[in-house]
Amino acid sequence: MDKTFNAAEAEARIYQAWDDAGAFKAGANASRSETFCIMIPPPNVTGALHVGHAFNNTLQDVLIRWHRMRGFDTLWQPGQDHAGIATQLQVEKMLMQTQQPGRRELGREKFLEKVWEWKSEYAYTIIDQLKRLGCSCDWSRNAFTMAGAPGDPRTGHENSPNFHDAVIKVFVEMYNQGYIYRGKRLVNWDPHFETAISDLEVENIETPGHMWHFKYPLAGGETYTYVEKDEDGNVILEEERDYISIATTRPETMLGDGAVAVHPSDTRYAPIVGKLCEIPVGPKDHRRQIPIITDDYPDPDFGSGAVKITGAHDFNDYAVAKRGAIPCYRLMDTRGHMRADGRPYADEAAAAQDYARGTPFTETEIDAINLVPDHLRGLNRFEAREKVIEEITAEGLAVMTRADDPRLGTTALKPDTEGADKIVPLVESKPIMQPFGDRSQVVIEPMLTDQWFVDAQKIVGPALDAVREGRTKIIPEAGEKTYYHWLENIEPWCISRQLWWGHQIPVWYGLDLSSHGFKDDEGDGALDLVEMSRFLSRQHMLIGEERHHAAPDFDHVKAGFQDVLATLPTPLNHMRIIEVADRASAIHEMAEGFAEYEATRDPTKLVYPLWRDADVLDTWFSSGLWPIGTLGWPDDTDELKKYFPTDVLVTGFDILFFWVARMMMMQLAVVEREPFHTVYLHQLVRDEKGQKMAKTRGNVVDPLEIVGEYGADALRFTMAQMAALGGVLKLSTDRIKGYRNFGTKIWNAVRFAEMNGVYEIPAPDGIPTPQATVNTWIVGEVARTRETVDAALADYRFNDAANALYAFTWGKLCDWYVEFSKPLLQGDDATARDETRATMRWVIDQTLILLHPIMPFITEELWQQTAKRDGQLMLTDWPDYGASLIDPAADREMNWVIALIEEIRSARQQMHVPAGLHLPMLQRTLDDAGRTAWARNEVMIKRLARIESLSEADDFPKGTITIPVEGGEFGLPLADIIDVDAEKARLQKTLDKLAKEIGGLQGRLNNPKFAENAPEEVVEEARDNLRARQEEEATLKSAMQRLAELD
RNA sequence: GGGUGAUUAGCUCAGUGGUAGAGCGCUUCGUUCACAUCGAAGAUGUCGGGAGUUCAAAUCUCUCAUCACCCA
Repeated sequence: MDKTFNAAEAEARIYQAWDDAGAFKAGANASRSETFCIMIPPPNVTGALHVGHAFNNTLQDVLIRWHRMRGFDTLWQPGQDHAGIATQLQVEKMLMQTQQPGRRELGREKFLEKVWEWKSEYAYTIIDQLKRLGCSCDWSRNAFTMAGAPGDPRTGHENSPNFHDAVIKVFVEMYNQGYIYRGKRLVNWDPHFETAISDLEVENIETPGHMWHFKYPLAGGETYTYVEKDEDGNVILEEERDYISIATTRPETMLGDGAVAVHPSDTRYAPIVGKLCEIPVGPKDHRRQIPIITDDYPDPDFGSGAVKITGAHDFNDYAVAKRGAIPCYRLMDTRGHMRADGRPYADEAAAAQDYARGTPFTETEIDAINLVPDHLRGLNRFEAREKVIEEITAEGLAVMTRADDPRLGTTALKPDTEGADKIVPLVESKPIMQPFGDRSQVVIEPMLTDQWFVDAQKIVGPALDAVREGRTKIIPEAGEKTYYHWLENIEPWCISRQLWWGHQIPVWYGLDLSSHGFKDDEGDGALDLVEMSRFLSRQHMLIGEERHHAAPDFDHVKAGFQDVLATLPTPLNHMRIIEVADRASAIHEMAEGFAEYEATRDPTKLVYPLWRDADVLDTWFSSGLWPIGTLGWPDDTDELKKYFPTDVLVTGFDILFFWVARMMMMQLAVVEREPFHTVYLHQLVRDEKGQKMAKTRGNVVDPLEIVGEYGADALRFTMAQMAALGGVLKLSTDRIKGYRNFGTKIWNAVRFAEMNGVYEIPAPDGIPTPQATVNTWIVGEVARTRETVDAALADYRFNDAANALYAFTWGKLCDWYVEFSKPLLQGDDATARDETRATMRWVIDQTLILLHPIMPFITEELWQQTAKRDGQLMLTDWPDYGASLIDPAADREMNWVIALIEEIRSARQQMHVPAGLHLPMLQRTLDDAGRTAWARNEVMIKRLARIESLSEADDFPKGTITIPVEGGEFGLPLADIIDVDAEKARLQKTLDKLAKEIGGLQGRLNNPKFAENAPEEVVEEARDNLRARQEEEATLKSAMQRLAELD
């Protein structure tokens, strides 16, 4: 054998051998009926393996390999997520770099072809990387969240169930059950990609910002007495005002204000609540007036205590607007530019003013109004902000202050410096939290748009109950609290995205011809031009007032539109339903049809066009179906029957809401079962200083580099060892190196065994029952370790499992058993030699088995290299022996031997005895157990402690070093070389320690309440402990006395 | 502002009521006989501060401080 394991050479070869043997396949090594199934959290097709994946997948693989070896019918289901926005971005980048036509130039269909091509080429990257880690997924089942969608060439996910059909089916069903609706709500809008994005894709980052203070004049020149008091109620300011002052970080949104809100308890503004004030921007002649209302949202202590309410562009304001029925005016277009559509500002402002005065309105009508003044239209939001500030300040409506006002923040001048008394606009410079798109890096705009939503409140109940009632357990427990908190306050889930790559929403729209008072003027059942043109009038066909139905495809959706047609007169009620590209084409086609009918009176010319929603579904909607979708639902497949519900989900804390909670809700809504019984949540993997890994920080650790340098096993062991429940994960290369060394240690223990003929004898049949205490002892230690490892893994305490294996393998097997075995293996007693060979062979095999889930490569290699085996270690059965193999007498004896050796070694080193020198040793008192233990292990003790001989003595000669052991006392006569002071110091140190322990124990035992209240075994243990400590103390004290005689 | 968690050896972290452990690092010694990716020995802690419950607290409760994350 080589001196070390060559991971770089072996790993790929071993992985291939597993694959060739079909070891990854679902059900490999199954010997019992229980199943064990884990769904991989599907990595993005755009993804490359980072340490988070490495950690996450190592834990899954440990669980999977452990169960597979235990005979469970095991499936680790792999697959990938189509990652809408990330993939679309990646492909667009590729098109640009290769100087191909861009997305819009190509058009939707051609672009999607490019995406599929790209996916076929690059999606395998991360799968190959997971293989390098050793992940034992059933790759033949690799699934894809877009499998089966139009254009799917089926490369890389050849056997994936048809995910597309499953997603569409669920959408249609939830739509028909009323769980999905279309609505106008505020969403996170990415102006760069021009799509709604999820909360997860928004990063709130603290950035330097400003807060401006402006005056909103009261309508009609009204005034009130503004009174400000300090904490004790003393008046500190009293003045007449004709305005209310507000503070804002986003002045450009003032154009869309619907109200000014103050807290109901705020006495400063009580006199003017219910009155109107004027928005101080826009053409003077058309200033809009808005009401001053009360709401709990404004914080009286923050800014002026008054908040402007812009419902269409701020999440808090939106909530206030909803509560107070305040109109939400949208100011921007999809690119984040000020709107340029609609009528001239004067007309729009007048319309808005009517609504403010009480004219009833609908959301659609409000949305059609463009309140951007003509000269600001088309500007981007930041340019518009500058203009608005400029104009208000020029008009004298900015709140002013001295240049040394500390509220100005970083721009404030120092008091009493030159210019400190200058009056300047109050613009606070301070950090503000701003939302950024994590991919676009532009400021996210809260935007009121038409989107599809899942009415999460309607389906959240079962998901909450499942965890509350323990059918699904979230560990660590803190995750459950977070889960409840989020689900109990759940908001509608926006599932539409304005992208091309994804599952296109299976909804078709048709113009609503029935809802706006069709009138057959003549009552003749026939249509004339006047009547028909009314259908097409723009006022009656506002965007957002279409009829819609969902169905898996166009043919199935037609029937739904009978509800529109049936209300119409002949021949309109027999219009032919056709599919067109979009709304504009629909109006055009319908008008054409009318015109042809008018000319020909041929009713077959009349068409009713439908167009499909252009948007796609949020990626999380499809990954929400991951557990059933990957198993072939809606088909009642064998896999679905067998493996669903699955067992454990291992995933990051950060996607508890986005993915875990949604899988719970969706699986419960669709198949009415919890998708898994346990959710294991872990933290983000950080660098060794605890910082998030980020390219910009330059602290990203590439797991593949680690695999290359230290081997996959070292990385895996490190990951397992870090995985304390709920712990912070800090990855340090020193640790990885340490576990690489651990691998070498095992390797060399096996190498030792091989060199000593352990594999030359036939494999022992079953568990060995040896004669030599040391062999009996190590068998017990193996059993103990197996129990510890199983208990730890059953509780998802991967760190305990890893540490127990490390402590056994290095601390017991290598440090002691291998050393103890040397005299036996190399001695003359053939029986003892063969027994030891057989025992060691068994012990090492067991060690390899127990280590295999965490370190699969090196253990498999050792398994194969040492002997001819029936099969691979990966598919070897896991043992189930336990504490009955522990022989307490052997345990006691070996612990006595180890303690003696350690005592001797310690004394030798501290007395500076040359390391190679073999010493004679004396024995003064020793009980029977001690004598037996000595007799049986004499050779080992002498060898490991470098003792030449042992002789009995009634008294130790002067200058003897005392070695106390349980039941007796040994001595090393070192008169020639003894350093009396050093020995005194050594003894004194031990005595001090003993005195402290004895003091504590006596203190407890002397307290009568201790004996009364503490459990019997605790009291007993304390007594035994005290007795042993006192015995040792006595021995050492007499040794001290003898030492004193030397002086 | 709200929520959750953390604070233990020089560093990174375990430790669910019985007087504290691991790995790394550090100091000293040691290479023919599995392994220097090694062995042997050693030093290192008022378990963040304070109060309480208990016979007994790193562990349970309260409080303060600091830090981290999530949500606003």
